[in-house]
Amino acid sequence: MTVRVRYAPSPTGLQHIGGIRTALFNYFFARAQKGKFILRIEDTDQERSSEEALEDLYATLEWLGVEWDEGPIVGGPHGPYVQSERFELYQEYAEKLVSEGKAYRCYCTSERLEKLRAEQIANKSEQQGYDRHCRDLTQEERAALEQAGIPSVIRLKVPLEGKTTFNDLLMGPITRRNCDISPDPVLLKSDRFPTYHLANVIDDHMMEVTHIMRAQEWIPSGPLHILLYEAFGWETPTYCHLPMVMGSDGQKLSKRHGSTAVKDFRREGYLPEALLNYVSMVGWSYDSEREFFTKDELCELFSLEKINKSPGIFDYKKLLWYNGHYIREKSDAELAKLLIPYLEASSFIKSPPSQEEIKRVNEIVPLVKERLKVLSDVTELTRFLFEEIAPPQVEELLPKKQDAPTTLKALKGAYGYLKELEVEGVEAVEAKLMELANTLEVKVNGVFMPIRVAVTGSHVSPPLFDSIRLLGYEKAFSRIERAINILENEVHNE
RNA sequence: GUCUCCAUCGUCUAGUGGUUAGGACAUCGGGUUUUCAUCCCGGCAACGGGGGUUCAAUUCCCCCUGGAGAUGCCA
Repeated sequence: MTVRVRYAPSPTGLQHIGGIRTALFNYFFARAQKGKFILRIEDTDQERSSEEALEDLYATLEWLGVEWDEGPIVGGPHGPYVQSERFELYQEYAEKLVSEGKAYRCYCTSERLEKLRAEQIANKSEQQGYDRHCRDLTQEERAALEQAGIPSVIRLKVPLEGKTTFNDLLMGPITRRNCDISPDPVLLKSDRFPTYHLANVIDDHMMEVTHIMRAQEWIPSGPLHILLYEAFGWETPTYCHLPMVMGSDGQKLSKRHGSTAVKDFRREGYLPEALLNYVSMVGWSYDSEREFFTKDELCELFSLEKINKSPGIFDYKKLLWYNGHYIREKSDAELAKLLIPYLEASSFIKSPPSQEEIKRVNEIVPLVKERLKVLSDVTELTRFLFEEIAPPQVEELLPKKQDAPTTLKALKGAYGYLKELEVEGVEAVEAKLMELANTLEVKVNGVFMPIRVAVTGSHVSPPLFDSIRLLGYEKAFSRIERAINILENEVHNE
């Protein structure tokens, strides 16, 4: 039997870390087993589903390089793969359960249910949830309510006694007494759309899904779904509940922990390789040695046995580390292409950039490559090359434990040598600056730092000679002259 | 409240009935370097508690504790 798995998101928000982790595990499992990966859109919540969310889903999967074998856009033998387009099917199956006495119509208003719930919470009642008010209405009562045109929902008649068990691939057997299962959950809402429980079971069966891999938050409704399969007389699929992804405080990962939308990570300049690799390591590991995996490698090596049981905390710092690694792995040409949009957004270069600008970006790449954690870091790292910098403060120009007169001497002396840079070459000038430091009896840094601050406006920058070259000698020299003036003023005023 | 699940360094994890409990991130220290970063070397750091089973438990069982999730006409 070939493996068939699915990712079935509801398009009610941007794709987030937890969602794509589930998508990825399903996808890797399908590929590793030479099975099929199905995408299904669960848009049964008419209120919250949005076109924007759907577009975000497609964009995210494409960015990650996750392609589906069956689903919207590509089609397949069990379509449609969008639940709102399968509307009639759910009516049919829900009615079937009603006519067989396995489900019933409930006429309770949401006001009544809300009041009921509020009371249960206030009384700390042992019985939480629906009170099965409509479960045993007589024929006459039902007829009267129908006559009066009272809207209804369809609820599952959960057995009052006995217990239900399903076998989870990871957890082992999970059992719940039927009286503990959600009391008669709604299957068909008053707008006639199915709830998750109904649609999910029908579709997984119709689409011949063999393994249901979803987050552990679904464990409690596992037995309920089994009841549904049994009510329909269908064979149950294999379940595998994936460990959840948590925030740093151990709670379910959410916006308050930081970015969770894939879109946000993408905008900040995370690479799909890095996000995919890191996310896959939360809840799964290959062995104790290996931490880097490409998508193709995971498609080959992924296995259910190595999934962890316990929830994992999403570590933003480790993701950053992965991202830096993958940035450094890029060729200069590839990285330049990735960086250009960020430089455009900062108005450092035109959009689209000129040939000259592209050439310059290519020269900049090797200087910033090993300094980038995310692509957007390029802005602050290279700002001094594209924009005028504020005149440095005296304190900024002074290296640690070095006074203004000495620093002025160093900078002036250095400037004399730097002037010859184009003719003499980097090595010769470098040697002379070292010698200068020696003569002035200061550390090498005592000569280099003032130049760096003068040229880049910061103590932190790409390598100095490269920075000067890329900035252009004229501009660099005028910035040094300005710094010399600042120091001279300082020295004379004392 | 009730139900279900989980439990190795701060974090992600490897692992075994007998190990100096291994790796990675983070952190700290050192080296390379004109700064930062990269890179290299090293340090700190874990089997939640209590009972069993056993010659021996981090490992198997039970209880407790702690954490999480579910308890919707959301998924």
